Amino acid sequence: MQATRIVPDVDLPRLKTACSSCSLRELCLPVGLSHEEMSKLDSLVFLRRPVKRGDYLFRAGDPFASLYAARTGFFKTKLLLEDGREQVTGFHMAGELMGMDGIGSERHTCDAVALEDSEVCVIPFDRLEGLSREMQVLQHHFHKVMSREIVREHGVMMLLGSMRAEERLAAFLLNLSQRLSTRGYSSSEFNLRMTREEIGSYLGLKLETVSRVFSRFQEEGLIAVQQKNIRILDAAGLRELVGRGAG
Amino acid sequence: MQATRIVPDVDLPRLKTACSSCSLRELCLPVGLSHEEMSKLDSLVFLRRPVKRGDYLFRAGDPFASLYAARTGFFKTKLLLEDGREQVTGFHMAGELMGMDGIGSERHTCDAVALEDSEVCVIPFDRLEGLSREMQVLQHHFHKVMSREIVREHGVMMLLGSMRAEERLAAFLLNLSQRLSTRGYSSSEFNLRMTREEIGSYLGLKLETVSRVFSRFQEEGLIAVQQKNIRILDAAGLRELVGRGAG
DNA sequence: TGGGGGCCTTGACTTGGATCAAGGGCCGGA
DNA sequence: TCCGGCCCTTGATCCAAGTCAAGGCCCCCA
Repeated sequence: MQATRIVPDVDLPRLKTACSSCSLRELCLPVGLSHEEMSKLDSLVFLRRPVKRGDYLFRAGDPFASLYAARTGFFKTKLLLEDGREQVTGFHMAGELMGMDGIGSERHTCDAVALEDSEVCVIPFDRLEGLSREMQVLQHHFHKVMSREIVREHGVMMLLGSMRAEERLAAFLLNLSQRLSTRGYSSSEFNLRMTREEIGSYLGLKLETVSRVFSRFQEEGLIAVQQKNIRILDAAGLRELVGRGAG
Repeated sequence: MQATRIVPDVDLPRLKTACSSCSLRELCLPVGLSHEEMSKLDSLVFLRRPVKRGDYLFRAGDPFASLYAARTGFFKTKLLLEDGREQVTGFHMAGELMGMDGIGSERHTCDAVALEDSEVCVIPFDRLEGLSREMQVLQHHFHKVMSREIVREHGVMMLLGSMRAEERLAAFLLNLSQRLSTRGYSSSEFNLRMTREEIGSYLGLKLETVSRVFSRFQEEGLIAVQQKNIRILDAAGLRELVGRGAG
């Protein structure tokens, strides 16, 4: 297992993040802020931190101090059971916040691992709370972000508790596709950043099942798969598959 | 399906809630507040609202305006798929907050149903945000409550994604037992408020499976079941069962 | 106090996905 | 450019949980 990397020895001033000039500002924390408010946000020292592929952004048990916003790259968060079983609890891409699980207990409760070389903005949580007390818009937006995380997890509970393997995979692909297109990428062709095993862990399936269902989707003309490369050929067909029960 | 009940025709002054004198204050929102701060909380008109067994506290799609703290009684929250499949996303007892799913989209995203005659405190969300801006302790505590909801859901994802039926049931019983004992009830004997079907929906199992696993636990001397009445005879045995994998 | 309906239990059988196993492709480092 | 390791695919078999079915319990209401 690899060690957590801390901010390495690079020229620090360049690492300061300006939310106001960030291309992700419409996806991330500053949504809906005026220019004036945005520059207030800039006044905080939100550091950036690079995280190499395979490195941990934080680990379960680490003291909680900051939230992290993915700037570039791709992460998974996961829980570990004592017996070694692993549950992936989410995949996170640019503009998405990680670490909210740590607020309640002052310690992180899951691991966050970069699935490719990535960069995050470090958001000291006490400062975020301080600014939230001054800026209603920021406060409300942060509450929305947490709420949406709860809603996302409800959706995963629905997947895991009530859906069949094909529905889970279809929902997963549609979700990825939608989030990529929000970020300006193609919604119909992309490269998976995670392995079949990680997808399976997230969806409560074994890697062989993930592989088989991908193959079946391909036979049915819904997608084209080649290793990590996915092309969605029939999004409507996938959508129809989800929530249609066993039928 | 039954209609949502609104505050009925009872004498209103008595319905005002004083957090400072509430027996649940150590479980609910006012945790950690000084007397002074607590009385600030009291100054808000947090109404109480009775909810009869089977009635909806809120429904998916309802406009979001308030959070609800269970004062007495027992609730489930659930999601409905178009095809009728239902996923129970949580069970909620005294002191627990419901409705946080609605903040993100300004609409509730799940249904909350009383499983017995209950009473909730209505917490207008804009006022809660207003007070949070004035009271750091309240702000921080509210963030902790939301964070813990996220962590709880991670736990459910672990259950649903990685555990076998016996482990799920054992974890479920231990969790209920722990929450009841926090509230001053027996941790070893209690009456389930929900049906086998609702337990199954929460745990991603069919009601027959829930019933069979209860019977098996009984044969093994872990619990005594008689319909809704549960006695935990060997909590350590149940604990051992969880997270021990297939072994 | 007797009847009906919801809920629970149990048995027999089925099945979707897990497990076990073998082989192939791709990529990064020597 | 060749090797080794990781990841992916596919086939054969197994099994935990689902499905279908029958009957019993309990409680509420007439």
